Amino acid sequence: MKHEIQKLITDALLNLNIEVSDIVVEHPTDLKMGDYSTNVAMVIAKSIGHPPAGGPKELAGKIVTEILRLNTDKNIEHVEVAGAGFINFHLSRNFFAHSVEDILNSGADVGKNDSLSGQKIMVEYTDPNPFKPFHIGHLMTNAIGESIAGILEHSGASVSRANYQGDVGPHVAKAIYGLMQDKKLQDKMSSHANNIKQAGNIGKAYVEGSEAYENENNPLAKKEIDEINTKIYDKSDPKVNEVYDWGFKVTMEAFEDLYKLLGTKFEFYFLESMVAILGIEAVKNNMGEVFEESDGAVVFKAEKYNKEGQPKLHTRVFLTSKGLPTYETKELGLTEEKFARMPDMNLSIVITANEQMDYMRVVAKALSLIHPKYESKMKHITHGMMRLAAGKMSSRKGNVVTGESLIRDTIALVSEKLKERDWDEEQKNKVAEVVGIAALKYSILKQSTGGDIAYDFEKSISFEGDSGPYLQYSYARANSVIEKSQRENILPDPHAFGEEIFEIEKLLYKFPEVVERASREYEPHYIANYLIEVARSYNSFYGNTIIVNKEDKTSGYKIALTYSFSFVMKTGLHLLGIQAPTKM
RNA sequence: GUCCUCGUAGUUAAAUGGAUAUAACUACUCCGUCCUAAGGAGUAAUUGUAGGUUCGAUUCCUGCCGAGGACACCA
Repeated sequence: MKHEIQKLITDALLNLNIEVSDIVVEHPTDLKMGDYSTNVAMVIAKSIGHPPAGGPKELAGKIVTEILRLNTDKNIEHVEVAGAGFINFHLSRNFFAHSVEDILNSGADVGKNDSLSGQKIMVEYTDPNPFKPFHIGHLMTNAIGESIAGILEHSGASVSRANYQGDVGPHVAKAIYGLMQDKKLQDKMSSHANNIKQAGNIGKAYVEGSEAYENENNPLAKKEIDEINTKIYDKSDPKVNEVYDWGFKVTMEAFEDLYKLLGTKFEFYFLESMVAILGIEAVKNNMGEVFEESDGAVVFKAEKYNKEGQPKLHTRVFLTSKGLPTYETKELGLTEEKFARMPDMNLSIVITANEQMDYMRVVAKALSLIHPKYESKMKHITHGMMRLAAGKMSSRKGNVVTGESLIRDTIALVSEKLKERDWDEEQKNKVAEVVGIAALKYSILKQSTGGDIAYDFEKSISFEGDSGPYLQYSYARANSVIEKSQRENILPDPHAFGEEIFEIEKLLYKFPEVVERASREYEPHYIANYLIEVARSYNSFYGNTIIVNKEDKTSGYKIALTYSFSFVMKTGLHLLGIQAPTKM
């Protein structure tokens, strides 16, 4: 439709002997102003000079007259001049009925676009480290990554989900040191307690190990941890190997349990130990060209490549004076490995917290010097930190709030709300999980990815207004309307419309554009904001209309609208990585 | 100190350079209801600061103030 309007404007301008290269057609801010709008009159009024052409408003009037003369499109009902010189287009009853019919026909495919068809994209996200807790940051990265992956798929891309994890290094040594202080370790290792609980203990051991390492009164601990660290690399100590193998398995399996709950399935798992060697090779092969020695270490002096108007780069160490690879070098190796695994990849996306922005820029610069063809194929997306508003959560258990505990506590609160339902336990548990995850994910995805998120535990589970459960609730409600229509035997009918055009219709047809924009900008919050608007509109429609009503000739159309809404909501929620239960 | 990311109602957030800056939470008023009240209909309140570019700036540019982050052998 946008295209047709653009053409109509171009033709009208041509008849008036005005040439404009780029005509902007957009949706007005307010639905009352119409469905499409253009600012051409304001743009060209300046370039052709005010007198004798008159002001933008006068010019807009002339253009509208010409448009009306040319228009044969039945979808355009009304065209008018408004405000400072905007030209607003109102679409017809017919157009909206058609769009409802289209949505009914597309079902779960609603909102798809082909802007990325044929593209192979790898998205790396979550990245929790074995032996360390799954913290809130991982939860954020996971929610954002999963959503972006889904949105890109809905735009036609073939997406691979990847996870990158630090399986070696000082953090592992600290955890193993902490574990080895535990006299009951042997029993724990042979027990079959659930992974998440075991992983929790390993996380605590890591914290203890870190504290011991920092503790100046305990110099022995530091020495011992450093020794364990080398033993992890050379696998010389059977005891360390045993604890390592056990801890690695337990924490990785616990992560899998969480991914299952969160709805993520990774195709690629990259481990630091695997990619480190590749990174070291890349550094050694580019000595003199890209890297140089400095104070015994190997560094990349990125400031040499600073350009006016671009973010400033700085020097970073790639190999320590002991010859060990730093994180930068591993990142280098990781990217090489990704392209080796998928040689025809068009884009490699990495999602991390924004504290890694500056150094990722340096690494990206080094990479694009080594492989110029990678330069346009790497994309780093960053997100802010999650700040917990109230301290209530942490006091509950007397320890740090991890991503895992946040998930569990949220689900527990949803369970409270579901207590009164006369469902069986299994159904209650399933719905509590899905709703709890929705509350968390939505509060992460409703805002643009750049900034920090203030997570208010109490608010997120109040489920009112701007929340994930509100969206799910609207869906469940529509579902129950559909069930009633089936009981009463009224079929959805996109042709049985009356005169009134409902607000919900003016929103539903925009879904594909929203998906396309979210995909282009890698911003899930456009979907979240759109869904809230649609849900609010449907709830208002629901509140003010009796949808299933045998007395009403247009009931079939209202039911068709309900189906359309439910398709859009279900698919939209899916793009946020949120499931839509039919009852709640 | 240098650089990066930010700064919008009391709070949390929206707004491809456009129209009267939009929602939610909170507070207050109303709707016991039918298809799920985890709902609906209302009322009140906002662009850190000083300039600049523009027909038009929350958006772009510069200075200042404020928050967080990164800056050499951690990840």
